[in-house]
Amino acid sequence: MKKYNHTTYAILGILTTECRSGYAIKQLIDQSLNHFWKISYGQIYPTLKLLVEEDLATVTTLSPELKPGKNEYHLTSKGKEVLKKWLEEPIEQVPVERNEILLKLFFGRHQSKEKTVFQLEEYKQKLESRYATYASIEHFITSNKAKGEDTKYWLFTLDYGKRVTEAAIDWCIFTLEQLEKEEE
Amino acid sequence: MKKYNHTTYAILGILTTECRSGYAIKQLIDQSLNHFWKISYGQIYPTLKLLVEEDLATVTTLSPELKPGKNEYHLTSKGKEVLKKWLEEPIEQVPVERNEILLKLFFGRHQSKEKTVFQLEEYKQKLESRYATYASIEHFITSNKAKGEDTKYWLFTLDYGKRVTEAAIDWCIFTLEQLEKEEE
DNA sequence: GCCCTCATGTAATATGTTACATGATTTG
DNA sequence: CAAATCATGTAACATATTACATGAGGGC
Repeated sequence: MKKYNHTTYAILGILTTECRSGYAIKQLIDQSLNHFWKISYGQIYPTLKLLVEEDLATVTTLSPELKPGKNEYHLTSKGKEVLKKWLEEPIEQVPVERNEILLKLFFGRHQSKEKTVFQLEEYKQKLESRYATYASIEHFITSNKAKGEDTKYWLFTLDYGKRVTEAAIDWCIFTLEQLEKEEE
Repeated sequence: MKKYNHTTYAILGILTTECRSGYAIKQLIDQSLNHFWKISYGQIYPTLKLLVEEDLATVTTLSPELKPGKNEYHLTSKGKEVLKKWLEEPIEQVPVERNEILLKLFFGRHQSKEKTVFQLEEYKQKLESRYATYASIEHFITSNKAKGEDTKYWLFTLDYGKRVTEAAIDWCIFTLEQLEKEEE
């Protein structure tokens, strides 16, 4: 079976939800996959075109009288097949997350302690606001009960985000302590 | 001051260590920055060329009699300046780590529970082996005491890797429990 | 009328990986 | 002397972001 890139599979997956247009896909990504995936319009529209060419989806351009210029995409059975096959494939490797703060810290001895501390504090704040975002999304999902079958899985991914973010915050606190301890 | 990309700053930073050639830079990245950064030769050599063009580094091609074809790079004062300025700049944003396992889990309802469980178990194993790698590097560094000033910062980045990986492992365990609980 | 959101799309650019080509030096 | 490692480099390709262009429709 032909191989596609991750972006293609992501869009294939999103087309199993109620999202049917490029715009709606972008919305979903920015709102729900935001903490572990992002795609720009510059990828979405060409990919949708590819899906149709490859017979993985069909496009319905709505009649100009109704909603001009609006496209609706639906998975074909081949598209669903390709998605399922991809879901089964094992993960090649745990990704190397490029982390700018760690890169800077790695070269930390070329900077004053005060500036390093300032960087870490700022980073910690960003992590905290991210954590708060996850918690509020989680709350929003759990309060709107009886949503679809999908929500269970969506909560799993949110839980991941919360746990990993919390660990990063703890690391910030610990590292800041270590740095300040040396002042004495 | 002119802007460069992250890769350029990473190489600029590495040139403050004893690494003086493209090959040595690649070695250091694969051994020590591995858990939060990676660069291929296809980026390293063109970037080194750029550094020289921009007057951020000098290159010394060793005489053919001694070590033919070997290049030694050294930062210029301008290069050191650019590095320092970058270290001070605040982090734009916490990176969105693209996580394939979360992407697949997000669409988990289109797959049997058994297959999802299998995926997670495999992922957990990879995380565990990664954790072990971090721990052994950490042990290696701490046992070779009295290394440079850099080691303190290197240990901070390793600690980050350990903490975040541990949180991810805990998440795997918890999620697996949740999935199996529903069987009843 | 103006601004905002909805909606689609492309072109230029930036970034990064992979595969390949080449050859010296070291080690068993 | 063969294999592994050291060492540099490029070209083709893959991926992704940004900026731009365009226009409909709704609310103030």
